Amino acid sequence: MSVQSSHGHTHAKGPQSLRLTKGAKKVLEVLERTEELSSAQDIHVALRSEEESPPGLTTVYRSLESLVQFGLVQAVDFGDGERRYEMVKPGEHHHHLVCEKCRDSVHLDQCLVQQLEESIQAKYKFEVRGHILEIFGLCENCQNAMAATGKK
Amino acid sequence: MSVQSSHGHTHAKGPQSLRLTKGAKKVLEVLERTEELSSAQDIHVALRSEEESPPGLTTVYRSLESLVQFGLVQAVDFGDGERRYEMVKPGEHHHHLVCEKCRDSVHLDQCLVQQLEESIQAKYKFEVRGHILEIFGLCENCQNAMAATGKK
DNA sequence: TGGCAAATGAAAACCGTTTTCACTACTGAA
DNA sequence: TTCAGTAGTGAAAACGGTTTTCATTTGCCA
Repeated sequence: MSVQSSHGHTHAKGPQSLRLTKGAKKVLEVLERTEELSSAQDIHVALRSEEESPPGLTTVYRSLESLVQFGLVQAVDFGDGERRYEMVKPGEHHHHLVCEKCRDSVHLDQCLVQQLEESIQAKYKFEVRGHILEIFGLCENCQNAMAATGKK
Repeated sequence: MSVQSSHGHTHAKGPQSLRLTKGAKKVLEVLERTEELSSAQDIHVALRSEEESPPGLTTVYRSLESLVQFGLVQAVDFGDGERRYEMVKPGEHHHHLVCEKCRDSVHLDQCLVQQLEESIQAKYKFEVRGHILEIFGLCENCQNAMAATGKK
C-alpha cells in the first residue's frame, strides 16, 4: 500500500485510494507523541489547544478512520463506549492492561494470542482476521491506594 | 451472594442488595433458551413477541445490569457499539469466534487467558480482575460463500 | 389496610459517532 | 494561468445504543 499526499489524483481504482490528508497528518502527530491511548475527542482537544485553525471533530474521526486503514494506527475498544487509538509501531502488535480505577493502561510487550490462532484455524475452520484482548484490573498504585484507605 | 425475590425487604446493607426482579426473571428466561449472544434490544423484541405485557426496554437494561452483578449473565463487547449478553454457565468462562460477515459467533470451549494471568500478575504487579478476548474472522460458511462469488 | 421502598415505563437526555450538505482547496488538463 | 472537477473540511443534524428522570404502580411488611 502506498501512502501519498492529499489531493493527489491517483489513477488507482481501489474502493477508495488512500491519501494522507492534512487533517490526518495533524492527528497522526498527536498520536505520535502520546504515550497513552487517545479517544477522538482527546485528540480534538489536544489539537484545539495548539493549532490556530485545528481540524474539526468530524475531520478527526475521518482521519482516524483512514489512518486505521493505512495501518498506521490501531483502534482499541475497552467496551466502555469510547474507542481509543494509538500508533502502530511497525511489526508490533500488543494488548493492554487497563486499570479499572484510574483508567491508565500499560502495553503488554507482545501479542498473546498469535500462537492460538493457528490452532483455532485448524480446529474450527475459522479464518482468523483479528482479535481484541484487553485485560482489566488494578494497577499497583491503585492497589496501594485502596489498601491505604481500606476501600475495596 | 444470595439471590432473593423481588420486593423483599432485606435488611442487608450492601451498596444495593441484589434482588431478582420480575423483569429480570423474564430477561433471564430469554437468555436461558438463546444459544447466541443477545443484545438488549434483541431481548426486548423477543419478549414483546411472546408476553402479553412485556417489560419495557428500560427494564431490560436494568435487568441486564443486575443479572451481570449477580454473576448470572455476562456482557460481551465486540466493539461495534452494541453490547451483547449471555448466560454464565457456572464455572464456565469462554470467548467467542465472531464472523465478521454474518456476525454469527461460536463459543470457544474454555478460557484462553487464564494461564496468562498469573504471569501478568507477577510481572506487572497488576491485579487482574477480568478481560475481554474476542476473535474475529470468517466462519467456514462465509469463507465458502466468498470463494464462490469471488468476492474478497 | 396503610405506608413505604423498590420496580417499572415513557419520554427525555446523553454521548460518541456518522451523515449530510454546502463550501473550500487543490490538482491536472487545456 | 485559468477552468473544471474531485477530494477534503466543518457545522449542524441525524443516529443509535444506553442512561436518566420522574411520575406511577406494585407488593411486602407492620
